[in-house]
Amino acid sequence: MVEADKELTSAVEDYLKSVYAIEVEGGRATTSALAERMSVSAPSATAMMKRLDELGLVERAPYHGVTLTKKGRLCALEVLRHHRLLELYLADSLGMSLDEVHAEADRLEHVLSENLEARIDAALGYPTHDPHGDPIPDSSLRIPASTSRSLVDLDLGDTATVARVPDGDAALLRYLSEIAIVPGQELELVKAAPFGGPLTVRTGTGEHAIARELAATVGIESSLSTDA
Amino acid sequence: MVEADKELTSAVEDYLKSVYAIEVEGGRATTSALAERMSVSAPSATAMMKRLDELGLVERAPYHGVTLTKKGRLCALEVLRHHRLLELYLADSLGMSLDEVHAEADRLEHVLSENLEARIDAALGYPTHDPHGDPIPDSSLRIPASTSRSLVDLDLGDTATVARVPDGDAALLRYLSEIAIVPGQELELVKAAPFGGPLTVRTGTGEHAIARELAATVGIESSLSTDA
DNA sequence: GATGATGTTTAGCCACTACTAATTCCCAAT
DNA sequence: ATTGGGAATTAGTAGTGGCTAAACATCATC
Repeated sequence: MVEADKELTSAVEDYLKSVYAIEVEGGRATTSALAERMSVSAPSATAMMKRLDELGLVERAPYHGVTLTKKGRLCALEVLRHHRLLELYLADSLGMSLDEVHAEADRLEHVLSENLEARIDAALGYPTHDPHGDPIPDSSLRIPASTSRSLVDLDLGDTATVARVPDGDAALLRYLSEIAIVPGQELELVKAAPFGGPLTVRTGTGEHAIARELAATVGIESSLSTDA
Repeated sequence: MVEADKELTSAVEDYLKSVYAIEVEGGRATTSALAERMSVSAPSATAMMKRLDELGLVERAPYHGVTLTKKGRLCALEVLRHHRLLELYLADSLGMSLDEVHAEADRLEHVLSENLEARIDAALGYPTHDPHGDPIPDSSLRIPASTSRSLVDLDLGDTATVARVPDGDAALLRYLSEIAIVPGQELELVKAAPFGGPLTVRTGTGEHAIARELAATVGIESSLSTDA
């Protein structure tokens, strides 16, 4: 804690988000992985990782990628909290659709004051999950464990409730919304093609075949209580 | 219309706001006026005015200041619309106080999509004035004429309704709120010290003497109809 | 009409964030 | 143990937006 917390630029925050996301997915945050995710060239990613290292936000091993420091992880979680609170607020309070909220939140997240963050949090009743089903870090930046089961874990005939859909791809989210695969909706696995083929699910809008890789990104929880 | 509308940076938008504000106040947008208002050095202001000129946003006469082009005025009005819609939304829908909304809106205004702007506009019922009483440009960027009478135009014993308070100075707004000089409140002029001295007004919280220069920035309208 | 105060611009600099081209490193395969 | 290919880094450049110091216009005053 030698230095006071300086304001981070939007670019720094965006890179931190990417490093965090890669770590959560279990990968090592390499230059190429970062560059890919941020849609920048490899040298740009290298330069930024040097800066993050100097800022004490990551631990950098040249040629071997970076890992978040405690400080870096907290900054990433703060931005993630902003992002997910905003997504939920835009969806619930302003009626934006699932596929629109991500891009908007991506810009707003960097200019949200702590004051406004707290007001939004309160207005939403201190929510724990965003509209895609992803967990929202609380005000102490603790984050609930996310659902571990996905659509591919269902057996034929099983029913479940959608708990999470992947964020960030607007076209994909529009498609999933069309076929009623959105958090809270019930569905049933009715067919599973062999050899890694598509899964067919029955939703409120009928039966739909979706690729197995896509199904793996759809989180579910058991439809335990249909009753109150 | 040679070039497509490129995205303007936040800095460009901020300078446009300042040029607009200076023009509305009837002044010429000189380098020093801009530098003062933006809290930057004179050379920084000169450099930016060159850029705005190249972008076709202002007409620049070296050593004599700039004037907004039609395109520049529309950009300024667009940002102003964002700013004032946000101020009203933050105050009305999220309970922020009059002195807090300006700083927050100053950051959010640059990252508001047209989609979100429209949703906020609708949620507020297509308002015409922000919480400080300043007019909000409509979706075609037409702006209602603002109140022309101020507190200094009152005669002794007159009552009026506060229509506008100056935006941007949080400490001043906290003070005005304390003494109940906020848009919508009634007041009466009870004393006017000679030789440009302070005016004393009776508000909901008692009698308060305020400097004549401050009084000149408080817009009023006649309290015509106290009845329904 | 010359002059000097004031305001404006130029010159040269720095930080941030991106890029391409060229180089260097690492590791796996021979 | 060497080598080749892919990944990462360095080198050099560009645009944005800020700064100080120095040079230059403008205009009111004499």
